[in-house]
Amino acid sequence: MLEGPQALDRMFQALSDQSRRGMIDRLGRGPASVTELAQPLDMALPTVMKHLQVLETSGLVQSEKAGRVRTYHLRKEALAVVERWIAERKASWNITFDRLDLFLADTSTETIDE
Amino acid sequence: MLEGPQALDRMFQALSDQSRRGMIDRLGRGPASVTELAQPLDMALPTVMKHLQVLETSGLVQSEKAGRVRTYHLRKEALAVVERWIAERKASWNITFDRLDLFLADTSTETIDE
DNA sequence: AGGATAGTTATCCATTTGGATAACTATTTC
DNA sequence: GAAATAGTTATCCAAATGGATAACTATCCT
Repeated sequence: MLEGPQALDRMFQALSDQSRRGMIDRLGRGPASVTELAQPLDMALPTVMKHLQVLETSGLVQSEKAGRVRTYHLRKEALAVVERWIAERKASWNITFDRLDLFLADTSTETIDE
Repeated sequence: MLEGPQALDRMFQALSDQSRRGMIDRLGRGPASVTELAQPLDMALPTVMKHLQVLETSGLVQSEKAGRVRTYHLRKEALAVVERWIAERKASWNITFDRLDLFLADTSTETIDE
């Protein structure tokens, strides 16, 4: 997985796009072809493919080609890298998961005007 | 916080840079001025400021200016947005936190050559 | 007041990113 | 074998990103 800072860079980068997160959610319900992944996305196919390449490079997703169909599936474990990063920070700051959730409930209505 | 997809976009984007994650770690140990944040970073000041703007726009960080010093501090709760996103996915996929950690332990030595 | 300190603004620049089209290759399918 | 299907490659383009320098403003400090 090429651990190290760049792995996190690419992982967070991959997650920073709504369309890509959408693809992740779709793949969470099972493997899918390029066309299937593209279908809800109002985007040209080559554009979809670029997103898929970003996801695959990050390690979040993997694909194999059979005949003319390339099938993508999620590498669910990959998200653990991010989870671990967050867990480490939360541990070193002194926030418990529970307190964090409580705080979140209180502040979830805050707004940054933009 | 301008919830919605774009909030996550900006959050993940903010986290996708090593220098910015370094600033977050520094701020985890307490508030700091622009110069203090810049000091370990081998980067021109204006560049550091851009990173800080990205962090502040994402909501991960906040700053106030007193005299000529602008002091940044972490908004630790902000990371909960990301945590929640991950937690939701893990819940809908059927991975338990424990299994995920175990899997991670097994696969942490994998490498993508690059 | 004058110098040092802390940050800010304005540009500039190369690279990356997210999008598109056009044209092409490989498989099925009829 | 011809047409439809699935994906790929090659370009192109505008905007965003990550970096720099130069020049400036606003506070301290003596």
